[in-house]
Amino acid sequence: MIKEEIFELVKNIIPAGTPFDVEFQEEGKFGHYSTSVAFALAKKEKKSPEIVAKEIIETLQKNELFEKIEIAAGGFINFWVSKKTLYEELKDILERKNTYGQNEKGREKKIRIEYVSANPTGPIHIGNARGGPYGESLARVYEESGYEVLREYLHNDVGGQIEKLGETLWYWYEKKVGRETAFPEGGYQGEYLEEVVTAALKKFKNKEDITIQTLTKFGLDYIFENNMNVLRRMGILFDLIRKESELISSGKTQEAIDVTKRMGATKEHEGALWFVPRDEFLEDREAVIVKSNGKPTYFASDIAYHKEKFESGYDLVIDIFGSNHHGHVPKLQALTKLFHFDSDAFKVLLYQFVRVKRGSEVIKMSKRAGTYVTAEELLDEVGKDNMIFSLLSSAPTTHIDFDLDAVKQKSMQNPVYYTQYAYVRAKSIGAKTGVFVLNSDTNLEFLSTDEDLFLIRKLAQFPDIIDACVNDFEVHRLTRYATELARAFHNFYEKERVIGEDEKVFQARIFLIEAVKIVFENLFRIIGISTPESM
RNA sequence: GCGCCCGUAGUGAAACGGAUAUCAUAACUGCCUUCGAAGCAGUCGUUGGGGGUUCGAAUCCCUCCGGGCGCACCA
Repeated sequence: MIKEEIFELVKNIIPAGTPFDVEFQEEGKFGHYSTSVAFALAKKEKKSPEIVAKEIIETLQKNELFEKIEIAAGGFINFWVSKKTLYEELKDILERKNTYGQNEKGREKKIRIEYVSANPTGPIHIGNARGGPYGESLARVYEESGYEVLREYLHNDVGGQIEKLGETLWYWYEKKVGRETAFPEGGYQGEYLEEVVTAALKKFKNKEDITIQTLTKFGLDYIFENNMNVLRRMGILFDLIRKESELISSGKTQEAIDVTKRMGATKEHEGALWFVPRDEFLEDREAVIVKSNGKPTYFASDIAYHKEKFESGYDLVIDIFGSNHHGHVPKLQALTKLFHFDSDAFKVLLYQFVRVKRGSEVIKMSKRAGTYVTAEELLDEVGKDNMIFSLLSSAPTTHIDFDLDAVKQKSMQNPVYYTQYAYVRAKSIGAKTGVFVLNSDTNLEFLSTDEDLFLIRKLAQFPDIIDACVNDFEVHRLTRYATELARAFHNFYEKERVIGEDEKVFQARIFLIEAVKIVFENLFRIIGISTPESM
């Protein structure tokens, strides 16, 4: 982590608590890395940025990490790292192979991440499919940083929506056996549930076994299994599936209600029990936890679930939800106080829904109306790599519009192909040259052209990208970096050769190619896309 | 009405208060007798409007305009 080394060096010679960053410089004209720390410091110390920058440089200049350090534009400090540093980093890649990029920052630390937790009454649709790759990549990035990660999913298998599901399934069943029946009010439209009933009829040999209860149970399991299959196709597997029904049957929901009451965070109003966090919390954070009919609401189980999360001894708890749940967030945050959990160690990350258009017409994602495009359809249409890469290319806060009509034709324009093609090219060279082993005769100094050196610089950025993702949860850096690395390699490929070069250069370049393959493989694994042999 | 999020080249996006706002794609012009042209080189083109904060604003604040979402004894 060259960036981090520089960061630490600077940090040690400036007053503690000064916020600053070291930036990778793509073009190199402002150095390989740079920092604007002198500006911030100048303000504090009431000196000119240039003088502050000079003071910093004087201490750093001796370090053999650098080839050159300069001050520019009145206070920016630009660092050029030495070739030796780059060759060392390249060796590190070749030695560490599939562990290159990993760090130990999360050693002995545990985090749990809840993501997807899809509506159990129908297929995962493209609107919330974004949470899958997002959560999964985040989980992987944490693993790369040495954390022990628990991937979890809440299955909302009780409540009014399940009753509606049952009623709708029953409607289709009656229809299939020729009984006169009306579509239930508030039932789920669309053909999907009819398919579920068809599957149920195949399974139940005896008609007497079919009741609204058995049908509901069958439907829930069937839909859940299908959703898990789709997630598996996207490379997503959970360690823990928490069922709301289990929270209730085990008494945990009731226990959570009791504790909340005892903590004085409830009030009775018109026969119902309300969650009323005290202190600075606003009124709109109030919510019913026990209805006047005595039944707990979903939120009661959510209190139980989060109580469990907070008391499980984990260092960090992350929830990833679609932005339509944002009203829920303050209530959950209020729970950290209730259960004495460090509120900084609980993060709720929201992503905006993906909108789908057909031409200029926006398709509303409604399970109730049956108008949605499923994640599975999109997977079939554009393929896993394309879909994941697209969904991970933008910050979770951006509102993505997918144009269904354009998606297929456009799939070939996806940068994922640009990226994978670079990998295939590298792989193709490697296949021709065979494998070489790094030894004392290897002289990497023959990697000396601008293209050689930039490629190494770019490869060396990889661990810093991983680290940055962990710090701010912005995993879309990964796809960004992938296209940048691909670009660096395509450029190299165009201008330089491996096979046919002078023996010494040839030898050194083989190792460079090998390093490119290693970094792409590690990167693709974290993003969740394949490493194709050919395209 | 109140609250949360978003407006960046034709299109999709990046930029944690920093330097000449990047990247991909589209369009146009070139480049296949040497490791794969799904590539490379070049051209074209961008911060919704208006105020403010400061050495410096796409980024922070105010306001207007446009879009998404949420404001249940649903989950």
